[in-house]
Amino acid sequence: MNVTGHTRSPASIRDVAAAAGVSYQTVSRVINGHPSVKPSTRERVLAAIDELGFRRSATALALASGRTRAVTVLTANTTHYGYASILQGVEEAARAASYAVGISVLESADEAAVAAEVQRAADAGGGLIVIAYDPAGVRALDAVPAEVPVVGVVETPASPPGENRPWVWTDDREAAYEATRHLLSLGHETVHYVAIPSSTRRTSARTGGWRQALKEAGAPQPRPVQGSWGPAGGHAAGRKLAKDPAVTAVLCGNDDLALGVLRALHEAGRPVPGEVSVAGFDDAPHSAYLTPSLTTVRLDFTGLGRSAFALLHGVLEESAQVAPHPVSVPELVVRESSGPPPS
Amino acid sequence: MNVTGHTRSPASIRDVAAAAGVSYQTVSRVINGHPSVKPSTRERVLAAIDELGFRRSATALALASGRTRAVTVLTANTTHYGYASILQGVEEAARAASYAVGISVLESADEAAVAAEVQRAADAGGGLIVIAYDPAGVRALDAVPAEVPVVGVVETPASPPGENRPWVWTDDREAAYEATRHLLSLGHETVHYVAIPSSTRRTSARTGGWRQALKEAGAPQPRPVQGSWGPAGGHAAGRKLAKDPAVTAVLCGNDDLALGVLRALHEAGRPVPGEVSVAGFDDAPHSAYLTPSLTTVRLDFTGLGRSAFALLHGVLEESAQVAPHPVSVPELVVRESSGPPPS
DNA sequence: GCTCCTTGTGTGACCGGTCACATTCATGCG
DNA sequence: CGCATGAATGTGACCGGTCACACAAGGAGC
Repeated sequence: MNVTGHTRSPASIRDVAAAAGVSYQTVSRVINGHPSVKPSTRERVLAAIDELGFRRSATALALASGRTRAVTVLTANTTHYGYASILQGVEEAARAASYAVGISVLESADEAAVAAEVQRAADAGGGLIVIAYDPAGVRALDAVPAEVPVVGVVETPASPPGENRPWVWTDDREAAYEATRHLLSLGHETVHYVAIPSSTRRTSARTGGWRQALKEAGAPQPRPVQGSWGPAGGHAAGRKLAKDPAVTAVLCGNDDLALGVLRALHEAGRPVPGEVSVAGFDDAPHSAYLTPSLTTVRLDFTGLGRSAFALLHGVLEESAQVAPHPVSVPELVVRESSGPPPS
Repeated sequence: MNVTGHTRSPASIRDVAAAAGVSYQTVSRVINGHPSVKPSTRERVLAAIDELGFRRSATALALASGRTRAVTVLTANTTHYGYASILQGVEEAARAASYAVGISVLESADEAAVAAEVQRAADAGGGLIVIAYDPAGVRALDAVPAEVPVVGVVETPASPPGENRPWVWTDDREAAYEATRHLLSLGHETVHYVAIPSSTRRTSARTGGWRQALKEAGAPQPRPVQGSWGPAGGHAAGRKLAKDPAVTAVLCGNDDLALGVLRALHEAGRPVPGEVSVAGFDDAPHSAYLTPSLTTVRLDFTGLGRSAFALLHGVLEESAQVAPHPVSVPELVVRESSGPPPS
C-alpha cells in the first residue's frame, strides 16, 4: 500500500530485507519462489514487498543472471500488413511469456548499414527474430553473429539461413500454386504474375509455385512482371498488362499490388472479372471490401509470429516447449475479382 | 580483428584494460570520450578494443548509470495505418538517437489489464510513449506512475492528460473541419459522419470539427453513426446510411471505415460520387488506388511519431533539443469519391 | 551420544559498467 | 625554491540483483 508516501528511488531487495528483518538473499528466494523458505518468513517478506512497492529491476536481473527475457524483431518494414501482423503475433506470444519486445527497422539494405543495425539489436541482449522476406532481412539474418540466438522468418524452407538455425515460414509456394490452379481451373489459358521484390537471387517461393502450376497444366509461362511492395508498383505493372489483350488472369505477390493492378485495369477500361481476373496474396483486411472484392490467399501471419517467438523461447530457455510446428495451411479465398475468361 | 579466435564471454572493460596495460577506468574514459586521456594511451586502448571485439554492455550501462537509452511505445494496435506509422516515426527518430525501441500492446481496455501492462512497460526502464487515441490508450496514459517519463500521443490538445505532461497531437479537429467544409462547398445540404470509437467520454476532436463546420454553415446536424476501426464497421454503418435517400455526403473517421462505406453504397446501388460523396481520414497508402479513389485528409503520422520521440528525448536528457513543435498541418486530398450532389 | 542429512537462513563475491575521490607527475608562478 | 594547479591515471565503492557456499537448528539412524 505504501502509505508512507515518497518512494524516492525504488526499493531494492536490501530495503525489503531490512523492512522484513531478513537477509537480502531470503528476499531473493521469496521472489523466485524458492521452496525452502519458512511460510511465516515468506509472509513477512511479501508484506514488506507490498508495503515498499518493490519491483525487481529487470536491468539488474539481466546483468546478474544473463537472462534477459527480451526479444528484438528485426524487419525492413512495420507498416505493410504482413510484416505488421507477424510483429503482432510475436508481441502476443512474448507478452504471454512475460518477455519484452524490441523492434529495429532496417532502413537500408546496404551491407554495412544492415550489419550495424544487427549489432545494435544484438547488443540489446535477448534473442533476435529476423523477418527475412526481403533483401535487407536476408542480409540481416546472415549478419547475425553465431553466438546470438536467432529465429528467421523466411520465405521458404528451401532457402535456409546459412548456418543451422531455426526458422519458420508460411508455405508460400503452395499458396501461389493453389491460387494459380484456381485461376486456371476457371478456364484461363495462362496466368500472369506481378512479383514482389525477391529476397533471394533465385526466384522466390511464390514465383516458384506459380510457375509449377503453369507447367503442370501445360500453360504458357509468361515472364513475371516486377512490382514493388505497394499499390503504386502494382499500378505501374497493371498498366503494362492492361495493354495486352491476351492477358485475362493476373496473380499478384500481395494484396496491395493487386489493388494497384485493379485500379490500372479500371483506368484502361478493362472490367474485372469480366475481361480480366485478378488474385492477390495475404488477405489484407481491406481486400474483402474492395470493389470488386479481391480473390486472395490467406496466410496466418500472426500465427507465424507466434511460432517464431515460441521457437526462440525454446532456444533461450531449456524449458524448451518447442511446440510442434503448427505450420498453418494457406487458404484460398475466392471473391469477386476472379471469374471465367471472356468467351 | 580478433584473430585470436574464440571470444567466449564477450570482453569487458577489464579485459580491454589488461590487454592495453591500463586501468579499467581509463578504458571507460576512452569509450566515453573523456578529454584527459593521453593520445598515445587512447590509441592503445582503442587498438585493444578493436582486437578483442569489445562492445559495451547496454545492461551494465543502464544499471550503473541509470541512463537506459530506450523508449517503449504503448499502443492498442500495431496494424492500423495510423498506429503503425506513428510507431515507424518513433523508431526512425529513436534509431537516429541510438535509442532502443520497445513495444507493448494493450490487448484489453480493462482497467487492471492496462495497469499491469503499463507497469511491465515502465519496468523496462527508459521512457514511455503512449498512443492515446482510444480508450485503452487513454487509460494507459492515466495509469503511468508520476515518476516515469512519458509523452502522450493524443487526439486533441483540448483534452490534456491528467497531469502536466508533454504530449503531441495532430490537429484532428481542424482536419475534420476542412473535410466537412469541402463537402459542404460542393453543394451538399449536410454531411453525415461515421465515427471511430472515441477516446474520451466527450465527443472526439474529429467529431467536434465536423460539427463545427456544419454549425457555421447552418446545416442540419445528423447524429454521428458509430463505427469501429476497420472496414467491417464502415460497411455496417454504410448499410444504414445507404437506406436513407437524403444522405448525399459522408465523412468517415478513417480510410478503412470509408472503404467499408464505399462498399456498402456500391452494394446498395448508390453510385459514388454520383449520388453520394464519401471522404475519409488519414490518407492510407491504398486510398489513392481505390475505385473510386478516396478523398481524404492526410495526416503526418510518421512526423508525429518523430516529434513524440524528440519530446521524450528532451525529457530524458537535459541536452534538451526540444525542437519547436513542428505540428504539421492536415492536408485535404481531393480525389474521385467526392463531388457535387445529384441535382 | 554422535554423525548425517535436511531445512532455513546468512555471507561474500560477482555481473560490467559508472562515479567520487586519491594519487602521481609535470608545470606555472610568486 | 616551494607550492598550488592541472593533466593523466588508478582505487574502491556502488547499481540491484544472482550464485556458490557456509552455517545453525532439528530430526533420523546407528
